[in-house]
Amino acid sequence: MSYVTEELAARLKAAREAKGLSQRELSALAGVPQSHISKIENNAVDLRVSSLSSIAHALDLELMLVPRKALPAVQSITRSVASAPVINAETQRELNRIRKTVDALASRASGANIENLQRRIREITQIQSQIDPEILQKIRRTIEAIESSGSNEAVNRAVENIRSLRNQLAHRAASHEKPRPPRPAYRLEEDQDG
Amino acid sequence: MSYVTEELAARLKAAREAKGLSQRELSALAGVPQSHISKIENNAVDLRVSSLSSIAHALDLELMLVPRKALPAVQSITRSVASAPVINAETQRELNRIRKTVDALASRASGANIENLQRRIREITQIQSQIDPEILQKIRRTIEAIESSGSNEAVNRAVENIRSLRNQLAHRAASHEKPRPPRPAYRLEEDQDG
DNA sequence: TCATTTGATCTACTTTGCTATATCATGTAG
DNA sequence: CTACATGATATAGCAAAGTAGATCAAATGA
Repeated sequence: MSYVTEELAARLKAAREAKGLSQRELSALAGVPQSHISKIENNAVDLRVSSLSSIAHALDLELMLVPRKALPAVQSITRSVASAPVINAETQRELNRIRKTVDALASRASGANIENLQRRIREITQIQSQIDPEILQKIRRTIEAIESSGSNEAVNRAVENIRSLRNQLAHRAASHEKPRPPRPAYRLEEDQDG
Repeated sequence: MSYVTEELAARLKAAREAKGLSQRELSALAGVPQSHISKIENNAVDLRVSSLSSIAHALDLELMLVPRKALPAVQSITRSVASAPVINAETQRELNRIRKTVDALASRASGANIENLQRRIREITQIQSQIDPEILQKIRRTIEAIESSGSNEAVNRAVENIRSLRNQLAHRAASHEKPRPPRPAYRLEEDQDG
């Protein structure tokens, strides 16, 4: 295929892997057959805008037409945002296991606290910084314990557990950051804290 | 069609008109039939990435996947670049006439000074600010005069003429600008002056 | 060792983008 | 009024995207 689609394919694949999704999972999210996603990532098709956009959307990416003049600035920004993809592969896998466990749990038992649990997990998944896999493992054990007990208490305990971890992560991420860029003249996202 | 393609279609059409190109002209540049461009702009097709990219390229646009987080910042930048599209329609048309006249001239007679002339015209076309149509009209008359005389002198006179106009425009554009944004922390384009 | 997951590949079929070409109504210039 | 440029449409045909579904080797997990 062409050079443009080659870059696109690479970016899609990278984004998917960064999110720790399998082709089949992405397939479900984007509504596109796994076989087709495979072809797309291997740059074997000249895909349509609708496909590209639905896949990109599932990966929290947005399709844009940016003026050539603005390219350097835009690239600089997207680079700064896309940085810190340096997440341990093992950590990534552990996060996926957790997510799946929770999803499985949610499919059987529902409730406000379970949704809470899911939300917390999602938060952590998005933090994308170095996390001690051991801690994650403990979290997972806790969640898995819920499946047998099925008690509300267990769920709430897990939620608290995760909430604490999230705070640890946020703190660690802040201290790990570079000594701050000279002056962040543009804002990367609207305030959207809950 | 979908919402995404709708936005794209609108942006493509806007970009084309901002450049003062007809669908047929763009068709030649992008290597896509005029009929197809029409359908695309009317959001009647779910076009392929290759088509989108070739058309975008012809319009000095680049296809990009932007992280959702970076969207506001990127949009802000592209907006600031794409601003000043407020060009008089009459002026636009006059600019097109000039460009065509020069191109026609170039197709018959070639030479260093004619290329110079073309370059100057291109410069002016890109300035995209309010220009007095009367001045442009004079320029065009000058260029048209070349067609009959065919003399080198006439070409050089036109080039000087246009060079002077370009400076006037640059000056006027500078004084028309807002009192400068606080601090341009990002650079919009590499230095590429010749 | 055995089961599951993953990504790649294949088949068969449908849909649709894309091309080439032409026509047409509507402006707009000369 | 005449001629030309513009954008929208139409026809016909080919190529390829897209779908559903299955298979398979390799990696991974239990």
